[in-house]
Amino acid sequence: MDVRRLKYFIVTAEERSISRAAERLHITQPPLTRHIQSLEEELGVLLFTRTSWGVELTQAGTALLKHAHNISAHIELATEQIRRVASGQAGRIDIGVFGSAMLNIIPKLLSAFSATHPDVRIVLHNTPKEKQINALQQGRILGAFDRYLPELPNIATVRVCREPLWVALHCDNPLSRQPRIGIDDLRKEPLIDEQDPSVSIACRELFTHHHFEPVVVQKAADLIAATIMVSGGFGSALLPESILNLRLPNVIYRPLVTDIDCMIDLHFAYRKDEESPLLDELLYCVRNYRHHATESEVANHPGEE
Amino acid sequence: MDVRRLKYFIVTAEERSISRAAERLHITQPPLTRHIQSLEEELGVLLFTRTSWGVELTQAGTALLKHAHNISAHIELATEQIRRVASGQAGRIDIGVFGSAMLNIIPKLLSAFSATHPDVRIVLHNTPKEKQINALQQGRILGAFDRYLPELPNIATVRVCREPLWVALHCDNPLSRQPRIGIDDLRKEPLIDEQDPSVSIACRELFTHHHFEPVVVQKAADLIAATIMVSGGFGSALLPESILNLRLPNVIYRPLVTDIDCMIDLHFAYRKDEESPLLDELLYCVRNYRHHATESEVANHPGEE
DNA sequence: GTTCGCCATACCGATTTCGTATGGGCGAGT
DNA sequence: ACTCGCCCATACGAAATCGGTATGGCGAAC
Repeated sequence: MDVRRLKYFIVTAEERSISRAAERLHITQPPLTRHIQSLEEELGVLLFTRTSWGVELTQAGTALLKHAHNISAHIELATEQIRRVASGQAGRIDIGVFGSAMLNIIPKLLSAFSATHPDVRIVLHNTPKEKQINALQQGRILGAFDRYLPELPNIATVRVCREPLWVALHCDNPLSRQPRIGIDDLRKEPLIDEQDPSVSIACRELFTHHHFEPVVVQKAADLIAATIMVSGGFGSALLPESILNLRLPNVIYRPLVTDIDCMIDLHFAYRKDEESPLLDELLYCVRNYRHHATESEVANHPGEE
Repeated sequence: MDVRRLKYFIVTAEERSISRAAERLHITQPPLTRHIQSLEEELGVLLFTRTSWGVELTQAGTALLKHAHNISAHIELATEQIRRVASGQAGRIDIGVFGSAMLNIIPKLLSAFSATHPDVRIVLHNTPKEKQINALQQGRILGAFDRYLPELPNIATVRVCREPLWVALHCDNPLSRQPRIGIDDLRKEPLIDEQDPSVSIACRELFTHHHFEPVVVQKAADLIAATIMVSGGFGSALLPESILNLRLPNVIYRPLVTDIDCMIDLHFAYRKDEESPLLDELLYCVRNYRHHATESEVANHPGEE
């Protein structure tokens, strides 16, 4: 059963005449006659009764006509959707994220992507970093957002944004009275470090540059855990600016002023050999993204005026 | 887009290998490779990624696979239904009935037909007899049940059943005390005739045979109207046995005993040139129908013991 | 009775489709 | 490292299919 024959049949049924249908289909009458015949033969059913003025649908033909419209429409819909999937306008996209990346641009970036790609389903995989690299290399996810990533031969990265460091302070801490924190203010301050190297590597550089050893009182699993500890009064923490999106009781954020340029990066990682058009679409979206949001985040923070 | 190609695609996707799929499809590998290629070309989309151990669906291929199953199933369902329609196992059947025929075997016959042909929709057209003959000749109905039909060149009839005559009496009529009525009991009896010739022709023969002119006090449109008049006390009426199915207050039915064989027939009429398989099915059902029901109807009639 | 329109058939060239044979690429096993 | 096996892709000839023109049969209309 060829769909072309089905369309020939539909036109013939509409015209109630093989000759006129052939005209509409831009072919001559004999081939169309044979198409109808072979369709009838294939189904083992008479579809038309031949009259002196043309043809007329039998009951079986009427039944076929109803289905033919549906089937034809169904196929066209399917081809349309497949083309959309192939061009990256529809489908499913699996993305890994880790901890604090969720506080950053992820929601904005992905909702921007969703707006231009409404038929793409985005599935986030919020798992530990090692698992994510595995998943990425095995193709279980298409890409991942992470702050720090080791160099890997088949993985490429693009920087999504850079953020300055802020200090999270408990409200009882006298430093929270200052509008901004200098690096020397932290010399005796009990600090909360995080296990993930994303921020701590940057901090370590900073401290060695200013020649002092920080007083680390806790180790947190990720940035969010670190902030919760600040809220509990265990100490202060150095965090990227996007932490302002996380509001916790008794926590006050203050910008960190440093001599050297000390910024925290967020990267998007993907396989170099991946050919999915969805990746192209997503990369295009990532590259064109500007991290405008920070200003409003700062403005909305109650501790800042 | 050929459906055969769609099935080839489905098998290939299931086997994740063109070679194995070709084996399952009883063709060799190169044609199948080309089928996949031309399908991809037709859609303008890569459906499989070729690996060293076989092929793997792309996202577009996965999307097609979902639709392919539906489309294939849809087509098979359609062909199945079309074959059923063509063989008279499904479809629609338009039948004309007239007045009292509805009291007779119609419900039983048609429900018997429905039981063996559950997918045939039966549409009854309860219209005056002249309109029915028109509708029958113009093909708007497939057949008609009527008691009396004029001879027409292109119309064939089969007798569905024969019924004896009964007399409908008002309960106050002294004749209703008798278990049965003789023809001579009706000589002075006021009678209700019906306009439709179905019964009255038979009655007229009966009366001429017994040499008397009946006392006709009313003319009813059909048998049901005649019975209603009996119920109203306007007189008595001669009616076919199936009228026992119609229960009206104050009406008592008694069998009519005659010298000559006087039976009322019910016919099924159809076009001689009609080729619909549904007609064949219906005719088969009509011919095999035995009018067993009358005995139980008589037994259930309260006036009889 | 003639003509006209329609469907069906016959036949022919172009295209497509299937088969066999073969080449290239990758992984496994020796 | 090399061979072998397996897979997909391609080349090419035979068969089938599809589209065209020419023509015949049939019924309706004039």
